[in-house]
Amino acid sequence: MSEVKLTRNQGLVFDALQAAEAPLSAYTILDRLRGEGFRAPLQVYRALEKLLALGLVHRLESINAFVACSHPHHDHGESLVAFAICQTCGDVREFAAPAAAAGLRDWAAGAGFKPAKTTIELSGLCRACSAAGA
Amino acid sequence: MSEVKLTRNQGLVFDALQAAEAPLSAYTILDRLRGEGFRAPLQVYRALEKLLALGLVHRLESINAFVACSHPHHDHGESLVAFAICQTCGDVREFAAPAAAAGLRDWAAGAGFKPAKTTIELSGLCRACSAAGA
DNA sequence: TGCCAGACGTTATAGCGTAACACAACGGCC
DNA sequence: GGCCGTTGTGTTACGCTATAACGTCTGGCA
Ligand SMILES: [Zn+2]
Ligand SMILES: [Zn+2]
Ligand SMILES: [Zn+2]
Ligand SMILES: [Zn+2]
Repeated sequence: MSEVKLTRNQGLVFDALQAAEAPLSAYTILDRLRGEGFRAPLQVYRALEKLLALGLVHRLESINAFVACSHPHHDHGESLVAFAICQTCGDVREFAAPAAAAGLRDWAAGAGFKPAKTTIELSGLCRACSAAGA
Repeated sequence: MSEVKLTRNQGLVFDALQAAEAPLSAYTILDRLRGEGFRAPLQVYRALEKLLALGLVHRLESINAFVACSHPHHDHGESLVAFAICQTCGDVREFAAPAAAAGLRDWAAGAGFKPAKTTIELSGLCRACSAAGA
């Protein structure tokens, strides 16, 4: 088992991300935790660094924000994870993308490229906003 | 045909990106064009905005940098483009990812998500650096 | 000629992320 | 318990990334 004990700061940042319904920027997290004694961005970034390493949190490169992992229990090992980000409501859905992962792995094998980290992010409209936006 | 006439600033920024062997940040572009009269970030960002809209330039979200398109003639219409970024030498390869595109399109169709823009970026080691790094 | 959309120049400001330093807390080990 | 390396913390300061807001200028077209 991988029962990791988080420190106070790490736990606070993680809780903030889990409580949020949308991704949060590091500075938004900072503001939400000022009541808990947070004063500087580094406190947030250091906690995020650990949470990212543990796989409990993901970074959304295209919007410079962070989300709690939707399914932190099972490692998303070699089946890459992807994100669908709604440009209207900000909602994010995390999903596995095995077909995409396979295609990219094939290309990498042919090109001799050794991937260390893969980013797949879709920006667009979620079903609800797509219906509402008519 | 889509022979677009670029303005002076747009042309200078595009030339700077084409001349570079690696992606450039907006501020690096600014520094390289100071001799041409560039003084403020906005001059670069405005030119980039247009070049991105024209599809002549791509933005690499994971490293906040920009590259000239490798094959600007044929639109990469519905076959998504992906990037392999070497963490050691900074080299970037742009490639089409039809299998990944299909997989993501399938998921989006099932989830009711309408993608507007898709980001696929692999960070890792290129063949040369992988061999050298032993 | 008059108009207008788009590009341009400038200043200022907002947002994202890290360097550097010193100190405290934890845990293994003897 | 006392030692010591590792990890986390708090704070200040700084650098990089991106946009807001304003006014001006140009080029194309009725
Ligand atoms: Zn996850
Ligand atoms: Zn939505
Ligand atoms: Zn391209
Ligand atoms: Zn390389």
